[in-house]
Amino acid sequence: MKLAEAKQQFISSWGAFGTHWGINRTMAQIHALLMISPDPMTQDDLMEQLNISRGNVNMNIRELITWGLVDRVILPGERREYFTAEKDIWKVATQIIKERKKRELDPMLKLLSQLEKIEGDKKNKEIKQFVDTVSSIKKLGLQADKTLDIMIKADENWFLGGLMKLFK
Amino acid sequence: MKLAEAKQQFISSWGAFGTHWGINRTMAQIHALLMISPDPMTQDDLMEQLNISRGNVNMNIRELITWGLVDRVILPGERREYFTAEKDIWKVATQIIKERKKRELDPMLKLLSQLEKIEGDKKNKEIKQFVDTVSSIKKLGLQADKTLDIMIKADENWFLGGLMKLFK
DNA sequence: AAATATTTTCAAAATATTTTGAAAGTTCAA
DNA sequence: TTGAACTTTCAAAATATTTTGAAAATATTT
Repeated sequence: MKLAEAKQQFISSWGAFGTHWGINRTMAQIHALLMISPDPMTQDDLMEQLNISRGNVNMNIRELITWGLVDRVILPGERREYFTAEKDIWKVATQIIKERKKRELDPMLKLLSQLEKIEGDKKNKEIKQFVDTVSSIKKLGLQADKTLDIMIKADENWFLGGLMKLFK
Repeated sequence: MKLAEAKQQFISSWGAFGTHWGINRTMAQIHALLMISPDPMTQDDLMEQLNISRGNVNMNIRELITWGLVDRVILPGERREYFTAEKDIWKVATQIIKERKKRELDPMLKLLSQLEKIEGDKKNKEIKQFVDTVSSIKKLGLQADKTLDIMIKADENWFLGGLMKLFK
């Protein structure tokens, strides 16, 4: 397989996968292209290589920046803005985990805590099942929260090398 | 807060969260309702309580069954089918992990392996960045794959109790 | 086997999301 | 300050996804 074809496949698949984890297709494609590009790119480069409009590039780049996955770069002597993606995949992963935790897990835990405090007779079958479900989800969520915090703090080496030894 | 209101909140939030992890809003709402219901329910119960059409219930129930999150139940002496959700939240989590791994991670790893075998001079900057990116993603993916397999095999108690002790 | 109850299917409608592109906004060099 | 280069915005258009509901299929009872 040639580079050009492989690039296309990578970009298009990363786009498809992105939709499964909270990032839209185009955002993920831009991210993919920037990750495999050794040099920073302009909005025009992205428009051309991905065949998408200027507005689309602009919106999604901005979103990628708020996710902490892409950085604005000013090249000396250049007027236009350039963009570059974090190349260290471990940092990419922890960044995504961090964002999703903030956007999804944290609010969910907050809600579950409220729902646990429901009024009524705990002997009642309906109420019991509700409280049991909510609190077991909360318990699992808190656990996940802690585990993810540890992962976020850990460095790549520890995860890739050390964790697995613990796990046999 | 009263049960009825809490139920509504739980169902609507679970629906919203579902969309973030590969399950659509209605599917997640059906799942939520079945999880907090002590007794199995019919399609008509679901239609009524969630205000959705028969076809919608049917399609999403079927999908929940293929995800292994809901079971068909035949009550003795009853003609209609009833549905019930797995109540053990650890089993729910491992089931979801298992499915997503199969649908997302496994195909991604397969693709990345192919993309690594790209033709061309590894000294070339473009090619080097591409291969580096692809193989580091693959490395992380393989690691995640192993870790998830271990989680899937482990039982709840081990995860909730034991894992955290290892992690300090 | 006919009538009835229940489930499934799927094309069309409704809804939601994404994309476009032109206009408005900004920055910077002359 | 002007104007060219570049960036941002956002309403409308295009696309994609979800939902409906009535008809077809299937299962059960009489």
